Amino acid sequence: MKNADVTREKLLEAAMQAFVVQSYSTVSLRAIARAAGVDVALVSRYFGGKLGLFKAVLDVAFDWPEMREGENPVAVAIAKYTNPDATDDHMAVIRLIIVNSADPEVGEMMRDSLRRMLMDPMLARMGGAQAAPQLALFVAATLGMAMVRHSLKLPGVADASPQEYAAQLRHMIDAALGYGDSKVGSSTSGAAQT
Amino acid sequence: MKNADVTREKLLEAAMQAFVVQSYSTVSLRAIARAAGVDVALVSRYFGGKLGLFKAVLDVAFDWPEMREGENPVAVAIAKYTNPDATDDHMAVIRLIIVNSADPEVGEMMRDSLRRMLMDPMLARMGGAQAAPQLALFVAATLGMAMVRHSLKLPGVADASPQEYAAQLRHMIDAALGYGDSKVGSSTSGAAQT
DNA sequence: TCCTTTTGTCAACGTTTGTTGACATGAATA
DNA sequence: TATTCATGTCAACAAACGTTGACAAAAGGA
Repeated sequence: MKNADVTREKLLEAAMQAFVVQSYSTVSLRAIARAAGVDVALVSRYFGGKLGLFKAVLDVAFDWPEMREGENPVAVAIAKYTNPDATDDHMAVIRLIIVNSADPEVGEMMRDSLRRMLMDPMLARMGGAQAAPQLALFVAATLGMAMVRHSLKLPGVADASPQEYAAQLRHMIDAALGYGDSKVGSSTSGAAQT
Repeated sequence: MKNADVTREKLLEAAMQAFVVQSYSTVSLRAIARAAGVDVALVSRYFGGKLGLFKAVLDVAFDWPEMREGENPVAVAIAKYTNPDATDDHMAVIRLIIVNSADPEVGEMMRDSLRRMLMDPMLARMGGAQAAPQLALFVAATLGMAMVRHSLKLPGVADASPQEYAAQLRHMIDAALGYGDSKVGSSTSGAAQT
């Protein structure tokens, strides 16, 4: 059976799984092709090269359908990352950022995509004078917690149950969204809903 | 002039600066040697190879003299990272971790060193039933904030003054160290001092 | 069935990587 | 001064990388 769309999809999926674990520069095209069960040369044919494949992965991971609807993206993000049943798929954006943000070839491009496709729209819908630092602290909490749990594997967080971890993450997010407010101890939904 | 110690030091310094910006696998030995003004072959002579050079960098960065004295290491870490006058040198450990934790060649080794040389001693001196998650959340806050400020450069944190940033970081650290406590709104020094 | 287009396979290319060994040059000792 | 050891220089190596072009095989239309 020959089907270009299937091949493209297999490559894209293998690339997604790879770029979420290792950075762009350290992952070889041959390894991705092997995981996809496809010849290396087809990457150049279908994606124009390694960089094109990475951009395609970025487009998929950074495109949040929830962003186009009426909901508050920050509330969506909170629900997403504090969900105890979060799949690997949900963690894709976070792990992509953690792993690739220091990459010499695609780091800057990826950071720009992050700002343009996710941060700016979120910021636009947030109110209050402290919106910018609050959103940034929210990102810091989400990234930091994911790093400690999945990468560094520190005891107390790495060995926590999904429910425990959700509580820990929510605790830090609450602190982030409460930054600069006169009130003390704001709730999760308090600063997130429209 | 020929002096092996000077050469070793120049290589070590260039390597430190390099591995703090790019991951182990993406930095070439030739680039480090060029920055040090030294021939590439001398890396193998003085450090036994690329891996030996990286381990030497790790030994320097992860060796905190404050850890051997009587002070509480967590309090030391807090003072270090909330200091508005923090030098690049102070940030070395954090940036090393952020940049290299996903590296396929040295990631696991570096994470082990982190746990053994810094986390375990800190944990041993912390009291309370929630010490492990509190320390892990502290690390998450510190790493996440550094990432947002220096790597992702998100507005609200990246453009903050050193004093503002110190306040933001302290806010998140307070939340981390207050996790699981019945009290609400603990102060920085409250959970950190002996 | 014949022809054209799409899709997959394979080998080769030019670079860059870390490492090694031979050789030259400096400093130190007798 | 002559010898010895430490230090620095240089060229070459095998391996792995992304990319390309020629060719084979399958699929679709006439």
